[in-house]
Amino acid sequence: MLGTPSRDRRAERREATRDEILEAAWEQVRTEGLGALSLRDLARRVGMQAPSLYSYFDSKHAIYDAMFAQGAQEFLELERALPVTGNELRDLQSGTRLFVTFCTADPARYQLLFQRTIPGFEPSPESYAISVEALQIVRDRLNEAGLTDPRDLDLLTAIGAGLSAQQVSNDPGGDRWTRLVDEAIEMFFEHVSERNRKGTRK
Amino acid sequence: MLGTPSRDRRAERREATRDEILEAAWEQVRTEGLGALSLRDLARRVGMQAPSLYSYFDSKHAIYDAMFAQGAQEFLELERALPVTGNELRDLQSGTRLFVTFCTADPARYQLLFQRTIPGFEPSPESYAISVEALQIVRDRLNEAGLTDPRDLDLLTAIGAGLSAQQVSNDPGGDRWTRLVDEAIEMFFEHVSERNRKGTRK
DNA sequence: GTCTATATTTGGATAGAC
DNA sequence: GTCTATCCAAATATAGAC
Repeated sequence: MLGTPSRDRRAERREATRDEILEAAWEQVRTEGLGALSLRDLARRVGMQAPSLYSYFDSKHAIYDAMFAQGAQEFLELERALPVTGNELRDLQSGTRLFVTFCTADPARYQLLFQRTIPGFEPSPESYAISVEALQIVRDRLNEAGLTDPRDLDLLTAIGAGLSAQQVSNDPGGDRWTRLVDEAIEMFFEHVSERNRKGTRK
Repeated sequence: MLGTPSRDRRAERREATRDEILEAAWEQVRTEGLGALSLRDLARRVGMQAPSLYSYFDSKHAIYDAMFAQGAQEFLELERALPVTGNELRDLQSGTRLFVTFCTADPARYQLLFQRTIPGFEPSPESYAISVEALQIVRDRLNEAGLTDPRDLDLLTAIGAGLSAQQVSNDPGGDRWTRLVDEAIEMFFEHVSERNRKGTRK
């Protein structure tokens, strides 16, 4: 009898083409805007006719979903690779810098992952789980710094989200808000430290 | 000779119809999403055929622009009406609460005014000027509190934007982030106060 | 797996009668 | 100012040949 091949060359090629399509989709949304993804243009970019895309994705939303998963995966891996020094303030700063840099480096990706802007689209549970896992890393890091109140995490993410949002919307390509990361996190850190020292919370 | 009427009833009616169209447009974007505004549907909502809208607006973008102006005007008037107590911290808190409440009360409006999400649309200079004027009020208020560094304004707006963004994206209709406004502003206020007391800035 | 052809819907916008 | 009729372009998606 014939054995099962250890590599499925067909599946590999299929996966490669999927990636190629997704890469072209990223190019398109970066230049035209996230909401301006069109299957015609996308197909042309990869040298196909539009219907051929349906061999790889069930729908346009499925493409958005795969992009969401890719973006979340990128962020998750960046989070995992972030070196930790043990200096709690410095680590919070570098973590937030990572987040803000990630957001501002690709506004379309930021929009897809962190804003709800495409009518009718929401990520599949599997794709969403990746971003949840990335947030869990931040939560763990915060816990290790002694900040276990869920509200601290919410405040921290709000700071990161706000700096990113302002940077992307009002000074794209600049550093008017990104340069405030270290100060903002110092502000946050001293605030929660002081509160924990007093042992009270309003 | 006939005198010029003191009221132009035709112009008044026209303005009323314009407002009616805009109100229907707001309804549509609130339910379908900001990017899902369609002239056909919009016309049907006001009992017209689509081409008739062109008697009132030159294009779809012109409708978005008028909506932008309306939203900015609403916010400007809310800012102007905000009572000021003289207690700097309390005033900053109520101002930020105003902003976050405004944003979360109508996510589509928030998206139109404060995010860049519609491909190809940007507000006209006249419409944009209204939002600039609103920001100027915040700047003045900050200056009166002794915070004259432009970076302080940027940090403050980032906090407001971040709380709003997180609230809208991750807990729509809830208060998981809006309830953090007072604490966040206290954090901000103590941070800048402390810095000014020391008289240094990194 | 990719194509052509096409269905179907929808979009914004214009022309011209009334 | 509003309508009908229409244009033109684009959209997603499907059917079926090769």
